[in-house]
Amino acid sequence: MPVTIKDVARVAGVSPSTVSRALTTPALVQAETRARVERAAAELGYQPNRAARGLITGRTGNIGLIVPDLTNPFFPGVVKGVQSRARESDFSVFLADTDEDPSAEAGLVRALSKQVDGIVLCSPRMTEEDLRSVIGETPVVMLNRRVGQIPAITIDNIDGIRQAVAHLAALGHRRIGYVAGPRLSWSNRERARALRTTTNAAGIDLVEIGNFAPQFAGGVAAADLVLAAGVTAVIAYNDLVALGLLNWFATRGVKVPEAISVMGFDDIVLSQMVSPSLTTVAQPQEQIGRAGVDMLLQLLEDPDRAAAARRELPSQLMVRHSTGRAPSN
Amino acid sequence: MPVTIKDVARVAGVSPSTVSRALTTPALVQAETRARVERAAAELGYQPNRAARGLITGRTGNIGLIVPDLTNPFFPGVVKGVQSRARESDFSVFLADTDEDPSAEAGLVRALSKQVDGIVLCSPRMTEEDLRSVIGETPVVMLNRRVGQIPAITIDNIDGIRQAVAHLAALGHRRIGYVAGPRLSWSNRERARALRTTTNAAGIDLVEIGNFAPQFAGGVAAADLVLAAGVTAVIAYNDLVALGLLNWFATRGVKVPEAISVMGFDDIVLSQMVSPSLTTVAQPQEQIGRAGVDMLLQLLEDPDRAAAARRELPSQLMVRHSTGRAPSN
DNA sequence: TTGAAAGCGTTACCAG
DNA sequence: CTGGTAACGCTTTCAA
Repeated sequence: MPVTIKDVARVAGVSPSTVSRALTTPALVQAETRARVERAAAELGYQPNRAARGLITGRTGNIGLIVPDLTNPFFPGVVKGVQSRARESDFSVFLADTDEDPSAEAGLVRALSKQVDGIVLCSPRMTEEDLRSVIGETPVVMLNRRVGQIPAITIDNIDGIRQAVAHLAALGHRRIGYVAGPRLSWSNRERARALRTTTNAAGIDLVEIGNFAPQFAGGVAAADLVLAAGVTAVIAYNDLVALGLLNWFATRGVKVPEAISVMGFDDIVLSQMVSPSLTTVAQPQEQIGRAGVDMLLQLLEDPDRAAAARRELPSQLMVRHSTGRAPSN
Repeated sequence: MPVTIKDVARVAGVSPSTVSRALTTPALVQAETRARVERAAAELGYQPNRAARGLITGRTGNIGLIVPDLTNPFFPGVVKGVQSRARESDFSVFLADTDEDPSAEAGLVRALSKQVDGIVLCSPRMTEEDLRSVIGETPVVMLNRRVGQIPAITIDNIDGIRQAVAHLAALGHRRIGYVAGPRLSWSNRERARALRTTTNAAGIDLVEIGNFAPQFAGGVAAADLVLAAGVTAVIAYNDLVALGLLNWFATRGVKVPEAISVMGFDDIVLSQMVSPSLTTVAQPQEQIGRAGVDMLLQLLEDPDRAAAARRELPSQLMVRHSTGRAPSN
C-alpha cells in the first residue's frame, strides 16, 4: 500500500536505480532527470523505507539512548539534548530506561545494538568488564563516566567541587559533610575524591556520609546523620539528595542556611523552584546530550580517529539561597 | 560480520527456513530439531535482524512516543510507563520531544510513522484537522485528549476537579481562582469546564486567570494576578504552575495556606518535595503510559474491534500541606 | 516436518 | 549518466 521507489520510478519514467541516486546522490544524475524524479516523489508523497535501506547500507539512521532513571530530572535534560541533536542529523532515537538496575544495562545495549548505528550510554553503572564486552560489539559513547580510552563526555567534576569548596570556605565553614551517592557511580567517586583533596588543601574537615540512593528519599534518609555529624555545611551527591535534606531539615525545624548550608550538584530546574533555592554546581544537561551525539556521529564517520575522543565540559557554581549567608560559628 | 540466520542454519545443520520456523513458530518444527537450532542460536549469540524481518512481515516491533516537553516531570512518568509496557511485549520505543511546538507534532508523526507499527501521542496540541489527517496513515493512541472516536487514554478530569472543589468547599472557601493552562490543551479545557459547573453548583465564585504556559514560569507570571483577584484559594492548571505560584508567594511573603490555599494537578514527584507540600489531583502517570501501549497493541492486533476503544483512568485527590487549614474569612 | 525459492524495498555494482 | 541485476537478512509460500 505505501508508495515505494518503484512507484516513483514508474511515474518519473526512469529506473528505480535512478530514483535512488537522484534522491541520495543528486550529483550523479542529470539536472532534468533529477527534477522529474523529485516531482514524482513529492507528488506521490514518497518516503524511503529506512529498514530496507539499512538492510543494504548497514546504517539504520537510529541511535540508542540508555538512561538510569528518567524520573531524576537530570536525565530528561540530557535526553532532550540527544534528541534535538540527533534530529538535526536526521537520526531517530531509541530510548531505554534501566530503572537504576545495572544488570539490565548490558542486556539493553545488546538488544538495541541490532537496531541502531550506535549507542549513547548515560551514566552507566555496569562493571568495566561488561562495559568492555559491550563496546566491542557496537559504537558507544558514554556520558558521565570515564573508563580507559572509551569515548566519553564528562563534566569537570574536580573544578566543580573546587568552586563549591571555595564558596563554602569563603563563608567561613571549617567542617563540611558530603552525602555520597551510589557506590558504583563514577561521578560520585570523582566528586568524593576531589572533595578530599580540596578540603585537605584548604584545611577543612570533611565528613563523608553514605552511600545513599541518588534520589529525594536518599537525602531524607541522610538528613539526621548530617545533623549528627556536627558540620556547618553539607554538599550532597546531587540536587535530588540535597532537596531531600532540605525537606527533612524543614520538618525538623532546622533553618537553612542559618543553621546549616546545603549544596547540591547538577542544577536541575527544581533547584530554583524550592525555597530556599538551592546553591548547586551546574552541569549543562542538554549540552552533554548534544556533545554525546556529536561524538557518536564522528565515531560512525571515522571509527579510528574518533575512537580516542574524550571531551570534558565545564561545570559552573550557581550560588543561591541555601548557602546564602555565613554561619555565626 | 554479525551472525545471521544462515550461520545458525549451518551450525545446526538445517536450512534457514527451519531456523526461522524454530524461532518464531516452534510448534511447526520437531522437538529435536528445534533444540538443535536453539542451541546453535544461543551458542552464536544470534539476534534476528528486526529490520529484515520487518521488511517482509510489515511489522517493525517499534512504537513511537511523542511528548510535548520532557522537562515537565509529568511526562517522564508517562514515558517510563510506555517504555516498560513496550518492553514486556518486546517492542522498542522511539521517543520524540516537540518542545511544546504544536506545528512540529504532525511532522514528527509522519517522520516516525514509517519506522513504527504505531504511535502513542501524548497530550497532543495539534489541530483536530492535523490529527485526523495523521491518524489516517498510522495507528495512533492519544493520551490526555479526546477527539471523536480516536483511540485515547484519558483520566477523569471532571471527577478530579469535583474532588478538588469539594475539598476547598469543606475548608470554607467561597471564592476560588483557576490559573488556566495552554489554550490548546484539551485537559485545560476539560478542567476549566468542570470547574465552572462544579463551583456553580456549590455556590462558589470562580475567577479564571490566564492562559499561562504549563510551566513554573507560568505560575510565577500568574501569581500577582491571583493575589489581585481576591480569592482565598487557587487551583492551578498543573503542579508546575502551582509551584510557580508557591514560589512567588513565598518571595512576596504571602503565607500558604494561611493567607491562600494552593492546589495543583498531576501529582508530579516534586509536589511532595517542596514545603509546604502541594495538595494536588493525582494522575497515574506510568499507568497512563502503560494503558496507552496496551491499547495500541490491541489496535495492532485487531484494528476494527479496538478502533472504538477509549479508556478513562481515575484521578485521586492528594491532600497535603498547601491547603492544610481553613482560612479565617 | 523440512528445504528451495521467491520476494519485501532499497542500494551497489557493473555494463552500456 | 542511466539501466539491469544482485544482494542485504528474513519469512513465507510451495513442494517434497
